[in-house]
Amino acid sequence: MMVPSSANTSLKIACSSCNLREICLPVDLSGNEMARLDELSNHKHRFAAGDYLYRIGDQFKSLHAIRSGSFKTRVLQADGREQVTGFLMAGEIIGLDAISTDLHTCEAVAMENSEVCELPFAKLEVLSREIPSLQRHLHKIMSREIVRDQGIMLLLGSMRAEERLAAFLLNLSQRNAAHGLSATQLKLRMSRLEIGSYLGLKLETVSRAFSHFQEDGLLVVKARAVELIDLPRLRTLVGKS
Amino acid sequence: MMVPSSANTSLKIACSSCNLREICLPVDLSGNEMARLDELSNHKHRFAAGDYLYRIGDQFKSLHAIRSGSFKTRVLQADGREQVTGFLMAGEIIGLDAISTDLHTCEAVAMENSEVCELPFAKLEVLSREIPSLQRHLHKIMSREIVRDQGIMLLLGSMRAEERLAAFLLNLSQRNAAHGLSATQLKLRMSRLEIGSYLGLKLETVSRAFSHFQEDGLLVVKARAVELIDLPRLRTLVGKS
DNA sequence: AGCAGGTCTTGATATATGTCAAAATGCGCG
DNA sequence: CGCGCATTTTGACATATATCAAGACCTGCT
Repeated sequence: MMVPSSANTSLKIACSSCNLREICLPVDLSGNEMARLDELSNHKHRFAAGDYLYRIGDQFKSLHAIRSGSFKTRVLQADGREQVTGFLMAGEIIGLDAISTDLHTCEAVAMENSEVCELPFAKLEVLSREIPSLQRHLHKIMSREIVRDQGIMLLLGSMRAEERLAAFLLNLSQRNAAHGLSATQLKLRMSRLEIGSYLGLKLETVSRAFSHFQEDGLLVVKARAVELIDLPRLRTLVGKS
Repeated sequence: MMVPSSANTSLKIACSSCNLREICLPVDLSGNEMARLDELSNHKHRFAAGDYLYRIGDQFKSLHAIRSGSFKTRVLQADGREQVTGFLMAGEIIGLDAISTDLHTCEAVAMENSEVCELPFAKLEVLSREIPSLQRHLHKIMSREIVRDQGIMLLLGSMRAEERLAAFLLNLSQRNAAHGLSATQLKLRMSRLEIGSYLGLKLETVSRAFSHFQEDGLLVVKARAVELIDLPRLRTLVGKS
């Protein structure tokens, strides 16, 4: 794994006292089990915007829980084309793809200054054998990722450009709200190019869709600051009508 | 779960004597552990073409291993649009999406007469706590599904029609070969409409791509019988150039 | 074997999105 | 604070794929 020098500051930090506990690993544990969980993740790493958390082909050793900031993941084709496969934020677990072959199959790049907790996977497996609720939770995290991916396939395979953007914005809104942030005031961490890659569109198409939404009074957009004005109509747009 | 009457024939069957063992659950087990695994999957169910293995919203209790035949999985949008998310064949595990919420988020339909082994998930979790290599394998199966989904996102998000079809055919070819079948003689189980849904294309586009490939000497197609003539050139088409 | 219904192919045309280009805007850095 | 570069917006045009439509082809059933 590529860990830039700025990331060498590693701090001991306890899951039991983490304010993301309810989002990240919300398992119901006894005091003793919680103490064992604290042994699991003993290191926190820092990343600056543009730093790689891991690259394609890197050896897999640990999952990572995002403590602050955000990352994008992407896969590459031999001819250089890339596809952004996800935008991850605080409380989310990153690196599940690599369990399959012990090698990372996508790469993860910080989109801003970010911190992650390292979760050594071998330890996590031992612990989840001993703590059924942790085992259950690990399974749910992986399954949730599969469900998320299915949703993106639906989006890429059968939605039109504006439907895709609406779905994307509603998803961001919902995740923002889940963190106690505004459901309507969004600060985009990613460029039009990156949004386009994620949604299978060109950046110009993304930009035009934003402009069109604004003309229609669905939102107000100023570069990366977006205010969602009409959530219900955005929802009908994505076919949940 | 919806189990049609024809499926009520359930047979006791042992993993230890199953000829798909190397594909399905290739874990390295002691004799004692193998005996325990045999307790896991005690029932086999039959399905005819068009039967549902499960529907969206069904309660989740078991994963299923496909013993023979094939299934398609699909997700639906409220307005009726559908997206085929996968074509599964013998040895593959189906139902991983439902672990997340204990409800199925996609539906699975048999594409021909098929048999599945039921794997009660609660038992699987107990067993995988006791048998580390089984735990590891379960994790790998789930991660592999995530990797597969990433590949489809890449396909849907950044490949053109003919590249998508080439990638699809090469994937079928490879899986056929993994089962000891021909890598070049393919008998498609799915219609052009279903292929189109999977690849984010209309059936006419799929049909035209087939015709074009045939004109170019890449393959010979006659309805659902496809013979791949030029595998290397098909590979260059999907951008592995 | 022959018919019927579904599936597949092919053609003509429409359209959503991509491409190319230029101007406007925002933002980090000195 | 303002310069300069990257990002975003907008326009004109190109094109890949969708749509609509007709005919051909399988395949299963009587």
